[in-house]
Amino acid sequence: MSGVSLRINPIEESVSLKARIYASLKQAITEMNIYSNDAELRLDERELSQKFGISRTPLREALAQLDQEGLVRIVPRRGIYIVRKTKAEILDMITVWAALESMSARLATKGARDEELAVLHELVDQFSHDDMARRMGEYSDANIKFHQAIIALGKCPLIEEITKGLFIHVRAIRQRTIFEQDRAHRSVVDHKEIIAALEARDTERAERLVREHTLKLRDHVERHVDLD
Amino acid sequence: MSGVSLRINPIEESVSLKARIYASLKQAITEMNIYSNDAELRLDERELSQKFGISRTPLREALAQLDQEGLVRIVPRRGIYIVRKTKAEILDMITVWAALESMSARLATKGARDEELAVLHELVDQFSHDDMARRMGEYSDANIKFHQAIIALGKCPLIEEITKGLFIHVRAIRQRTIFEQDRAHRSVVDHKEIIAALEARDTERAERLVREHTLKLRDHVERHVDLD
DNA sequence: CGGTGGAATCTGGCATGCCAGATACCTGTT
DNA sequence: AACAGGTATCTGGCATGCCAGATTCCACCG
Repeated sequence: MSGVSLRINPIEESVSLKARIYASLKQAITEMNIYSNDAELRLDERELSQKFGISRTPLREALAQLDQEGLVRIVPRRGIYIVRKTKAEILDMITVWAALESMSARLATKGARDEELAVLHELVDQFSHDDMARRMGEYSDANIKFHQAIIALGKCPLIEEITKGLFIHVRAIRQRTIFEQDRAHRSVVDHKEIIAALEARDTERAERLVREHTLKLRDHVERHVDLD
Repeated sequence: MSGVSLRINPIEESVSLKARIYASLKQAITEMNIYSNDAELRLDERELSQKFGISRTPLREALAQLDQEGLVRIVPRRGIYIVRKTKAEILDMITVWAALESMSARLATKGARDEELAVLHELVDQFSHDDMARRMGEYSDANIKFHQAIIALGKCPLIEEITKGLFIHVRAIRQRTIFEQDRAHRSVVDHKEIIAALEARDTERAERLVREHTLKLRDHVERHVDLD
């Protein structure tokens, strides 16, 4: 046998137009600051299909999927609108998030190995220093990654899938969330306690800490974020 | 002003074909025993469109929605298949259900009025007698209604929506779940304890009881139900 | 000047037809 | 009889065009 194996190229798996349009639109909507006052929230089927250079059929299928997912709303004979979530809906999402992430923490205390838990340190320890004020943006990203990491450690694919959908919407209002330095500090403290509970395999405590931490965010949004 | 107001009939809001096809297919698939060995799991776009008397376009949109929802799987140039959930997926669903229902119980201890909690009694007390053996079928229905009632009392629409999607799949394997009389008895005992905790406004206990009760079902399915 | 009627236009819903990938079947060769 | 090659056929993806509900705008009338 030759030492040089045939390098098969990953066969250009021709993804359907629908799937590509869907991904493109989803990213565009997600990255758009829809809570800005001058945001254009109306979409036009024909205009978009021309912009993408395709017909309306696959575009419509992509839009229908976004509609079901709650990112846009298709109103018959009226138009297609990017949805702004109401405050109540955002709060509900955070509640679901709390329920699922705390369950993930519970599962992680039982099913994750020590090496796996170690990745959490990397996402928190870099912010132990007092340069946090200058790095609020980075912290915001690391914050989300920390929570996603806990969910991943629960090793329940369905929970990962559901929360991924929630993060999209919650991220959208993150820009409106005023991250006071004080809050960030307390957040880091919370995170360290959570890691400690996970490593100690203290199931009940890990669940409780995660739940309370997320519900704290819920309260914060409820009191200090103004939507609608 | 006249004391007799004009009684406007709710204008027959013509629902789109897509929506009607979707509902029809969903019900058909849900009610079908897809875990039977001789179940026909393949669908044909053209055949269905003829059977419904419509064109393929709205049918395709309905199928795409069912695909996203996980009820069917569309494979390009191969066919459309009704999906059988794997055992692992069913277990994951029950896990998510446990997380969300226990959160609902937590919320219910804080946000539900006493009169609202009272409805739970009706769903359980009728099975206190010892004629349960003959009424396993009814019990199975009342069981699901009990859990849905708790979720409703949590008053979080998003949780209701997510769990409604889960129930569809979990119900499908209910037929394969052997409800031994013993299990049903213990289930009723659990339910009564849950009601008591809710009425006592004991948040932590209510959450724990609901979670443990549902995870008990998870263990039962894991050990005694054979899929795949 | 205000209000009404209607026509032009905009928008999503749906039907129809063609296309390419994939499969199944059939035929001819060895 | 076994296999290779090609062809008919099946299936979902996509383009195109028409339709009806809804809106907008303007002319006409009181």
